[in-house]
Parts: sequence; C-alpha cells; structure tokens
Amino acid sequence: MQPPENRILEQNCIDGLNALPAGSVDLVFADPPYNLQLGGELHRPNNSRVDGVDDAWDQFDDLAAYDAFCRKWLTAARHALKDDGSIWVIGSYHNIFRLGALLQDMGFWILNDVVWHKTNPMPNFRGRRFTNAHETLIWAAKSPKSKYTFNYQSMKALNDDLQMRSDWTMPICSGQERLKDASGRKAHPTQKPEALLHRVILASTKPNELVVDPFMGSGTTGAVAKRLRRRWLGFEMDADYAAVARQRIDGIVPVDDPTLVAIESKREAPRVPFGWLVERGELKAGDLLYAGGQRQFSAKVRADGTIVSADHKGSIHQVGAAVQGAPSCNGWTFWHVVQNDGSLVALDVLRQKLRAEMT
Amino acid sequence: MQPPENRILEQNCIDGLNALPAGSVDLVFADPPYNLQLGGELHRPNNSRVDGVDDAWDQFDDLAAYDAFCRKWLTAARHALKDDGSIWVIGSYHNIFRLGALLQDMGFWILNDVVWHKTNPMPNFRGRRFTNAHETLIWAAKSPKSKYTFNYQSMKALNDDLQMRSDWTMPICSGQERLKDASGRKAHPTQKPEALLHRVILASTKPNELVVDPFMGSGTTGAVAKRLRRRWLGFEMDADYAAVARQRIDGIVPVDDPTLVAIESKREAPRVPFGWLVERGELKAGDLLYAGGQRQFSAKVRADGTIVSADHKGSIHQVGAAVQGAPSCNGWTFWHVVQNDGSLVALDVLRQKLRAEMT
DNA sequence: AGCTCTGATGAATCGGGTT
DNA sequence: TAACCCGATTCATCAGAGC
Repeated sequence: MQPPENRILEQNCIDGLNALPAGSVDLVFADPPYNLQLGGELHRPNNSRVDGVDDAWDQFDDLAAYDAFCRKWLTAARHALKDDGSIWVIGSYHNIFRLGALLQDMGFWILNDVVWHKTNPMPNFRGRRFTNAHETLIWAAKSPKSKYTFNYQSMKALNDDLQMRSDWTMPICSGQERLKDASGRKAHPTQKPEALLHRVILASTKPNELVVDPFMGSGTTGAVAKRLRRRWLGFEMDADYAAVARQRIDGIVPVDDPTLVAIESKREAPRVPFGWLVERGELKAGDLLYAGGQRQFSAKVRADGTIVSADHKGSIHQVGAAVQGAPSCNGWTFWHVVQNDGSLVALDVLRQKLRAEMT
Repeated sequence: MQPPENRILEQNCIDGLNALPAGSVDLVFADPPYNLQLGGELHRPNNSRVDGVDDAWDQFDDLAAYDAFCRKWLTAARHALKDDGSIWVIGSYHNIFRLGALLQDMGFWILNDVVWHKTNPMPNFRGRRFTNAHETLIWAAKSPKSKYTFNYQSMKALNDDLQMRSDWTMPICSGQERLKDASGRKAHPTQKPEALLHRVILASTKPNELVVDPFMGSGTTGAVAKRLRRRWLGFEMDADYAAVARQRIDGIVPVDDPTLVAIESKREAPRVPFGWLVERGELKAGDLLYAGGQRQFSAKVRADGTIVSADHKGSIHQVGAAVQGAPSCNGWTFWHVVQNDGSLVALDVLRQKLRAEMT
C-alpha cells in the first residue's frame, strides 16, 4: 500500500498519520502549536497594538493537555516514519522543552538541537526580558541504531566549505515571500521562511523521498519539498490555510539541480559591542581610558560597558562626544588604554583583535 | 538566620540547599551534571557519550533516574530561592529538555531561553551531524507573579545601546583563563567562561545580593560574583575541584569602586511629580505645552500640576493619552515647552535638571 | 530613475507601587 | 483585594508616498 502524496489532506494529523502505512515516511517536519499564553494586549512604545498569536488552535487548558496532544501526534508520526527516517520539530521556549522531553521519553534519539538565529526578531517592547531572538529545532532519529540520512557534503558546501553548525542565521519570513490574503493581511500567523525548510530538507532527505508535515499551515514544507524534487504530504484542518497552501505549491517549479538553488543568507562580519571587551576581560571595570593630547581626557570603565568621566556617563561614543562638546564621536578611535609597556593603544585595536577571534 | 556566604561547601547540594533558610537566595546558577549511567556516577554533558547504552529500556531507566535527581535539587533550590529571585540552568540537548520541562512542571516561569553561540566549538569529527556549536541556558522566575530582577539598561549598554538578545556570542573557555592542574591538564572538564557568568550576574542581580551555585566545579560563578561585588555560595562534592575553585576565587580582586558595578535603572530613579516643576517655578500656571509634529497638540498648565487641553483635563500622562486616543502615554517625553530661544524641549529634560539638583 | 522619509509589522508567556 | 495611576518601553525590514 502506498501513502498518498503531493497533496494536502484536510484532516486531523493524528488520524491521518495513523492511517498511513507503517514505516512509509522518510522525514517528518512538524511546526506544532506553541501553546503561547498571552496575557492582555501588548502595545509598542508608539502605542500601536501587537498582533499576537491568539488563535483557537493554539489554546490548551494546561501543560498536561498540551503534553497529551503532543504525545498523540508524535506517536502517530513514529508509526508512519521509516526506521531509518528522522523527524524535525520546531518551537520556542514555551513548548520546545515539552517536545524534547517527549521525544526522548518515546525512544527517539536526538541528533542535534538547532538554533534558528533570527536576524530581525520582534523587540521586547516592555524591556522586561531579553529579546526573544531565536527559535529551536530538534532533529531526532527513530532510535539510537537508526541509519538516518545526513548529507554532510551538501551542508558543508552550503557553509563555504566549513562544517554546518547547529546555529543557523536567517531572517524571519516577510516581504514578497510572506503570503497575503485578499485584504492584504498575512494569510497565516506563523509562516516559516523557505530558507529554513531548504536547509532541513537538503540536510536530511534524498531526492524523491517522502516528506510529511502534520501541521502544514501555509505550506512552506510542501513548497520547498516540491522545488527540491522530494515527494510531500501535508495535513491541515483549516480549509482557508489549506487553500492558500495548495495555490502556493501549485506555482512552484521543481529545480533541475537542488545544489544550484541558493536562498541562504550570507554570514555577516560580527558586530563587537564595547561591553564585550569588559565581559571578556580585555578591560576591567575601573580601568582608565585616555584621549586627547597629554591625556587631556580620561574616563573610567564600568562593568556594564558604559564609561564615566566627571559629569558624563554613557557609551564610549556618548561620553567622547560630551567631553569634547562635540555632536558625535567615534569612541573606538577616540579612547585609548595604557598597555603594559606604558604606550597607548586605541580601543579599535582591541576590537580588531576580538573580531579576529570571533570569525 | 543567615545563610553561609562567600564559601564553598563540600556537600551534596540537595542537602545543602535544603539546609539554607527558606527564601534566602537571590539567584541560583546551575550547571548540573548529566547522567546516562546507573550506579550513581555522573558525567558532564560534554564528555563523550556513554557507549554501553544500546537497549532502549536502559535509556528510559536513565532518563527517569536523571529526572528524579534533577527534581530533588531543583526542589531544594526552589526552597532556598526568594520569591522574587530567579534561576539559571545551562545544558546541552542531552539534558536541557529534561530541565526545561521539570522547571515548568514545578511551577517555575520561564523568562527566556538563551543560546550560547560558541565561536570556537569542537568540530564534529565523524561528519554525521551538525557541529554542536551552542549550549542552551534557561532563565526562570519562581512563579509567573515574581518581580524578578532584570537590569535592562545594563544589558542594553553592554550591547552598544541595542536590546540584548537571547543569543550570546562567546568563545569557549581556553587559553590563560582555563585552569590547569599540576600536570598541566585541564583542572575541570566543563569550565565555563567568565564572560558568560558576567552577563548572567549583571543581568539578574544587584550588588551585594546572594548568588548560589549548586554545582560549583571550577568556581567560575564565585569568581565573577566576587569581582562584581555580589555575595556567593557554592556546593561542590569533589574535594579537588573545591580546592581549585577556592584558590582561584581567593585571587580575585573585587572591582574597587562600587559605583562601577551598580545598576542604573530608570524605573528605580526617584519619582519627581510634574507638580514640583510648577511649585519650583520651572513652569508657571498658564504656560503652554506642545506635542506632535507642527505642534499638533497643545495644553495649558494649571497651578496644581494638572494640565488642560480642550476637553481633557488631568495629569500630563492622562491628557497625553486622551488627545492621542492612545491607551497610555509618557507625558514626560510627549509634552514639550518653548524655551527662550524659541526651540522646544521635552518635559523630561526639565525633570532631569530637577533630579540633579535634588541629589 | 533614484532618493528620502514615513508608517507598518513580526510565534510575545512584556508592571509596580499606592490607595 | 482591587482599583487607580504613574510612566517606561522597539529593531530590522519592507512598502509606499513624496520629491
């Protein structure tokens, strides 16, 4: 018996996966509900309202209900998966620990956790936490003995001939790629970027294998699978989402050679904030900075990377500008530190050193 | 009863934490061991994985044993922690999902998961997976209602005046910082970089607060806490590790000037009611305030520190929100006054002046 | 055509003290 | 306890208008 393929089934994925022939699927990619628990409304500092994910499909009574739901669809996915197949799940801190623990409890063998480092995340508007700037993927085989697929050379080639790491830098899905409905609003609240699925599918499947997405949503998995000449199957209970996804995937043209498809974002030269020099111990809180002829200006370094000079407090740039009465200042070239031999060296030199170590 | 402080206790942390007065600890930082073998011997996450595990039932036994162990020390940590304290744990994919799920099950409230992006990770020699290039930290409050400490401005300063994100780029601990034993070998297998603890402690504690590390190891937590003028306490059962850590921490010199490690929080700045500006004569009843482009909004100051704008009457915040039709407004930055030279200056600037005169 | 400026927006567990 | 009120808080990117 063959599983259905290259279709979206408007069906509960638990029933759908269980109905597939056992061991018929090469890869499962799952972007399940995250179980976000939003309080009231959230506003940006300019008072505009944040359009959060408060859809009914993301509501669960409690952690136990969420766990029970996940155990069911993971069990169904395990049934459908080949012994040498593998599974990817994606989530945030709200749910990823539930998913990871469940996978382990069920006998899956975690191969990697992968961090999607977002280049352009939404800020934390209230200043109460760190900017939530990443999501986590877990890649797991069905068992420790599984002969899972990993296209090592393809991944290395994608990464300028360096081993692909467990942290992936990519922008969120926006602009032309983001699907819109008739009224111009986003067609799906959590559409994933194609670059992410490109890397997942290229890493862990071979051409013509079957990729199944239990929560198809806007259809990114199907779109990328089709382009990369993999077979695919998706479950999506929401008819509107399913319609959007079908239309999207119909428009995809498979490529002749997947390795020719380059939709990866370039790596950037790392930014090095001044504070990192303090954290790293290149400078210590209390160290003195000098500037101007005859060391006309001086300032003291604080533990958080600000500096203090008489009445002025702030970043190296702010204080540099203030002591000179100038509108602006490049603190990296303005301020100097005394080296062991008594000579002065600009902060910029220390930054170069650090940057070299970080590439 | 006061907890012991600035010491390393060679004691099981479960007993040790339980013996501390309830609610006496401001911050817990834990780098727990990872166990895949029954029999009580614990292995660190980065050590080579246990080879003997090829039976799925062994895994389940090990996972259950590990969960039970973690539940015990987390329960003890919860006992010792203040209601408004917070906890950090660090781990890899082997154990971080167990820890995260347990924290949630026990009522902790996850604030962020943070990714330590390693600039120089160990490569994956066999080429069967992605290079394991990060570790994950979880930062959690004791409950959703907790008034945990987050030094937003310090973190922002540390990152060149941009919000600190949930992904932190740092090298692993090596070179001079890495502690060696008498024979030149590394003194501890999983010594954490001081930069990591610098950021953790600076983010989530105030000077002189108590930081406790249940698995002290080579003493990085104590070293950084001491340097940043926090009180600290560590548990370490291995006498060799404890000795190394004590010697290390003894050599640490705290930053000499307490103001260099102090936290500047705008939220904690002394409150200056708007009315004081009127009382002091900085503004007079009848003076006009302006806001918006082209002085779109205006309001008149009254003698009691309220303001009036057409139909709206009340505080600078209330009227600012009302004229904009916004849910809230910071009147200090919204409203401006005309200076002698005709330019506009925000009320916040006048407040700054007054605050400076009050110190 | 090309530039600048403005506005919109993205998986969000986003107050605290006083009365 | 609950109501009230002060007042702190955003980054990268893209679309579209305006020049």
